[in-house]
Amino acid sequence: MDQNIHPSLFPNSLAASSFGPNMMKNSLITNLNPDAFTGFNRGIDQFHASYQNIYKNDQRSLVIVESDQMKGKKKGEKKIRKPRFAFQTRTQVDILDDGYRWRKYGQKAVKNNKFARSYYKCTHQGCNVKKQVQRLSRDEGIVVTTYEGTHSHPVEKPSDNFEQILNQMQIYPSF
DNA sequence: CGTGTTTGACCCGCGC
DNA sequence: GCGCGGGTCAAACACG
Repeated sequence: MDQNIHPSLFPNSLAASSFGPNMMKNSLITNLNPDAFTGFNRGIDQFHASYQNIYKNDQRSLVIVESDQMKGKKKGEKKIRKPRFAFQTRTQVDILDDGYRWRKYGQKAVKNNKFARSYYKCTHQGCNVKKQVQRLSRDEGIVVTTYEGTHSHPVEKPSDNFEQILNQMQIYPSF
């Protein structure tokens, strides 16, 4: 995975409703694989210039965007894999507060990785947003948080202030 | 008692 | 078909 930074391609509104405001606040927005975006990038040109201004110097984390792939069926019906976004964050804590409440529903060992991956679902009734949290084996300082789906409801926790989030994070001078 | 986690079993798609 | 890897279920468990 090469880490070219493409700060321009990101469906801002979708991201905000997926991640929650806190995650948006603390992330450099990049796209590791722009080509994987096809079939998805319809509204991407809506990207906020303001976000670039805010985050272009932020070295704390970045975002991977996965392609949305058609996935198999359930009894003849087709169900589509929603696009997924991943935050890659340098931090020592595994659970980053993104303002939503999550219930852990699984944990799996990841091959070539000594750390397990955890699976979470949004606990809000009827909301099907999921996320995975995984620490890189290659670089233990990095936690990857992958979001899938869009919240159908407002944030349940009032968003933390910036200081509070900074306190949770171990900031490294160089990235 | 309500809420969230742990953990092995299970499912499913895919490559061989 | 079989095994593997990723993803999910759910019963048991932990804890306020």
